[in-house]
Amino acid sequence: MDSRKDTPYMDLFQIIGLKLKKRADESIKELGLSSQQGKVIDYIYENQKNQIIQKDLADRFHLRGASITSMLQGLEQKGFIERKIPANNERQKNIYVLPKAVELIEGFNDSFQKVEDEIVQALSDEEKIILKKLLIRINERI
Amino acid sequence: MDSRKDTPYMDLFQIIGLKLKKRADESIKELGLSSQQGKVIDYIYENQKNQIIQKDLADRFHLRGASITSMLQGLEQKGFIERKIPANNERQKNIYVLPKAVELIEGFNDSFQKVEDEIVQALSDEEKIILKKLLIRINERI
DNA sequence: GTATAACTGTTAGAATTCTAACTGTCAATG
DNA sequence: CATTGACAGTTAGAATTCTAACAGTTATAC
Repeated sequence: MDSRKDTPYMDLFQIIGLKLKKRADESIKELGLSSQQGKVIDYIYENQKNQIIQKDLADRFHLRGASITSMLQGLEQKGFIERKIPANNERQKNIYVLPKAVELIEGFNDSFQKVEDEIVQALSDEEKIILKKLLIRINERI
Repeated sequence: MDSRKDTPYMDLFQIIGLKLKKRADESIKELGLSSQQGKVIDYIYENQKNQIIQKDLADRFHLRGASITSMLQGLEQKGFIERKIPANNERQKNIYVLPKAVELIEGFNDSFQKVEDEIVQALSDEEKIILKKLLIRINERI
């Protein structure tokens, strides 16, 4: 009857996203990192051979350039990463993980995997496939 | 082959949630409110007859008590809501929306509805039903 | 070739949320 | 009823992200 104020999909995505973030943060808190920092370190590790720059991280994580600057300054100060200006383009900075970060990656990926497993725990194999397809389609369209 | 670092569901929920938040924020920016503030005002409006208190908002929106205090102080200063200590329990504060906020509710609910429609635009009726069922189940289990 | 535009990253300052410690009030237990 | 614990809300200070303005570098267009 009141079609005017019903946004169940938006609300569910918002709440599930928030809960997942809190769970992931909790699961790697002992390492002194946030889940976002862990995700970023892992992404750098997996892609550093392709000469990734800060803009790539901003695109992948849907953050502003200024936020990436701030996050990487923190990670650099703590000795997890380093940034080098490449010879062919002085505007850019290539990002690399340092050994101190590499040591942690396997650990927090295990933690993230546990959170991931919790999400789909209540779903059948068929439902998992359907859900992933729908999520991918929604993500492409918005 | 590398089962160790694959968290597509967590990543998709995170990214979709972030995109939705940005779209909703954008859609009501002209009113000088964030989407979170709009959602909270709407929730207060729909529930104020039931004597809701700050703790109810913290539970509904998965925020800490301190965050609710901060948000409501802002909304009160701007004249959108008022808080009254009920006679029967001086620990609590009942929350009510003021006319200045009521005027805006219909407008931002329309905006939120547009974002909602975008989410499911690419889905068939059957897919919408399936998605909602899966999201509700996931939300209940995590 | 030079002027202009686009690109990449940084800074300053605001907004939002968090944790931890705290105040005051109510409930439960002896 | 007095103590003790639970509850509701607040404060202070930290963390993260944002916008807007900016600097320097590279690409484009006359």
